[in-house]
Amino acid sequence: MLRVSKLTDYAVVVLSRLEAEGGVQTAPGLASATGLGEPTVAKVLKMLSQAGLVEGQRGARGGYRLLRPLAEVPLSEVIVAIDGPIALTACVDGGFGLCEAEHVCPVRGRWDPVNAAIRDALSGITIAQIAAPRTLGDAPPPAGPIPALVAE
Amino acid sequence: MLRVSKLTDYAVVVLSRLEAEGGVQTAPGLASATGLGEPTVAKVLKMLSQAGLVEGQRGARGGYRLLRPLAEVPLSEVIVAIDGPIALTACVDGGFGLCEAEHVCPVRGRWDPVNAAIRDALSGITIAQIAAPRTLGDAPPPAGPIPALVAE
DNA sequence: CCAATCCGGACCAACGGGGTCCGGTTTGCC
DNA sequence: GGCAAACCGGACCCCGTTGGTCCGGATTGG
Repeated sequence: MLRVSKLTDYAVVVLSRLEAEGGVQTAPGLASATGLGEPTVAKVLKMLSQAGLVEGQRGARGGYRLLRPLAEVPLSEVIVAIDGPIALTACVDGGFGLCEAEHVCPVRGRWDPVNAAIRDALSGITIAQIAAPRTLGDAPPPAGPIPALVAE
Repeated sequence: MLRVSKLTDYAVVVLSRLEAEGGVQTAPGLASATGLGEPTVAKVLKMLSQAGLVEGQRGARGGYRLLRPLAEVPLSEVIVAIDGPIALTACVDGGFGLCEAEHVCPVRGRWDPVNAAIRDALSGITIAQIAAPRTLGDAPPPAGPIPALVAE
């Protein structure tokens, strides 16, 4: 696999929509605009909020707004926000005393350059590059979930 | 997460051991040498065999042997062999008619450059770089499983 | 004061990975 | 010629994580 979680995919969609529309938008509004489930969108927004990518405004007439233009947000940041730190294996970079047999493990610490390479690759791509350049308001009646299905 | 499966990690360990020792080695032998479960090692070897990375020799005195030196095997190949094709999301590159709402999906086909970037990064690293340069025969009595545990 | 909205957490079902096992086939050795 | 060692291919089951939902509480505008 080596795949990111669906939530990350959703996050990109939501962020894209957030920038396309601009201003403050409510979670239910974004949900119906993207065709995703309302609680799911809320969850994604909450995570993005904690990561400092969006800001939530409470109370009536509240909603979420972008804190940075998507062109300044690297993909790696979104992945970290949703999926947690990027580390291909359980043995993360500086982790000691974690692996039960680290003194035996022949690949001890050897995954570090790999992780770094992935991080670099992901840092060089912004959400703006992934999000559709078109305003995506021209799409047919948005109904049904967005990206599902497995490709085996 | 964005992590590779444990099996992939095991594969690297097994391959490393395979090259360190050289020649033909049995699955049980590799299992006890690496400290991994015997059936698990067998499974990994089978997959690597199908991928053309190792060759299995049947019958008594059989075993597995490397088909290429690890310095010529990119990490991406092992990942593909174990985890399947590298595609961060379900919407793979040329896939059409897979996503239920691909005409609505605003990120349609936009993950392609991301996947390509990951593939590039992974193709530039060989197993030899990950596998320990030391012969790893000098390690203390190899007992217990190798790389487990989560890092949250 | 009320309604809309975010916030934080708990909760539950479904999918996939990890690990095991079994029968069959091939091949070297006694 | 038969036996044992080893690979091959598949089926199988258990556990963890992901994904999705829901609820009570806090906050703010009308």
